[in-house]
Amino acid sequence: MSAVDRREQILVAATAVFGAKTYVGTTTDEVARAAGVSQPYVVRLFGTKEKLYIEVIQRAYAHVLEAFRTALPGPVENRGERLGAAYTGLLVERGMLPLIAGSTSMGGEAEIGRVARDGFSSLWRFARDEAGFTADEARTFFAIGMLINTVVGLRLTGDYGSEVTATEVLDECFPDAVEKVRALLPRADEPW
Amino acid sequence: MSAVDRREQILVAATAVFGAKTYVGTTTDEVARAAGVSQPYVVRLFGTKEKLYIEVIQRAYAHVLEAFRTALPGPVENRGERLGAAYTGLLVERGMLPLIAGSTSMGGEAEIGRVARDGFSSLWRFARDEAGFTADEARTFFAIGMLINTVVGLRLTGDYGSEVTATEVLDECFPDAVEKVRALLPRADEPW
DNA sequence: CGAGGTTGTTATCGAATGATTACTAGGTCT
DNA sequence: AGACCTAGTAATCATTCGATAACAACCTCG
Repeated sequence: MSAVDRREQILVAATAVFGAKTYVGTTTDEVARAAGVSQPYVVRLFGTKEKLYIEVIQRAYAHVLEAFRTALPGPVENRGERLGAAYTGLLVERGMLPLIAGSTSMGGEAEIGRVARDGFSSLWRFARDEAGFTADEARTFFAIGMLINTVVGLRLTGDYGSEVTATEVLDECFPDAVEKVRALLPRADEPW
Repeated sequence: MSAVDRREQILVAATAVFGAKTYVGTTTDEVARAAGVSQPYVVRLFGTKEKLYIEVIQRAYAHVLEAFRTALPGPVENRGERLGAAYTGLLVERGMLPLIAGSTSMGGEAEIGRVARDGFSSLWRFARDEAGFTADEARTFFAIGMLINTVVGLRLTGDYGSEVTATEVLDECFPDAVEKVRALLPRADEPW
């Protein structure tokens, strides 16, 4: 397989694993195994685990931006709904949302933090400059997005139906897409 | 010093360090050093690093709940503002907010995930059952809170004034408390 | 005093894990 | 054919780090 294809394949696998187990909780060996390749090879292709993670979150933020740009055209009235649906639509790529959620608590790491801030900033700039949100509208839009990230990060989906809070929160966050979301998210107890 | 005092002292130190460097990024040795004690001693007092972290986040969520309960009495009109101010007021305890932010991406860990979900759930139950929020109001309230967590987790405060997005987001999240927040939050490049 | 409990330390172990090295198989170009 | 590049692996190293063991100082109580 060509190196570029292999890189993409590893990035996809790494998104799933990093998304499920966070940066520190993930070993390069798990990523390698998920990609069907040897551990030294992922290290050689990406240099270090940190560089791999950086590429993974850069790619993730780029995908979010792309999904937003695709969903933007249309009436202004339901602009927010369209972009929101685009965001949850990213759940089809395994690990994408948990990964982004996890990246928002990495501000303390020098390199990774900078990349995560850049990624978030690119989304905010899109909302303000391209989508035409006011600062207040952007705040509300991103606030809901971050609540969704929290729901995903906490794996509240596993308690849906059996625990009152989780059920309420999920119903509030995904008024008509709860089942879709639940199907796509990793459960708390999901083994990797 | 008595063991209970020492425990509390270590919990305070651990809150700061875990908050600044996340769970995986923190070593028990750093916690010990921050508390002015030897590394094996913190391990012996708490059993494992995981148990230490669990106590730290349980304590953190308990403090949030306590702050909310204290701020609750008063007119219903500005209930949200009071609780919001109580939340940002927790910044005086170093690491508190970044710690909570970080805990929301630990749902994938078996034990820790359960504790984090319980903590979040206790806050949501407070909002619904004690503060009398509707589900919609609770969603909005928590959404803003999670955006604040994100801002804190990403360490956007360090870019305030020099980067457009960070400036806008912070102004939106803390309309009249930006300076207070900036003074209390760890910068991205803060060494530990 | 001396036994025992509490608070703490130094030294060290063992496992996990990111990274490196050295090697191999297969294709390609001259 | 044979030199060379690309894709890949097995084996291994070196470090980090959580945990453990063994020991020391101090207090207290009979």
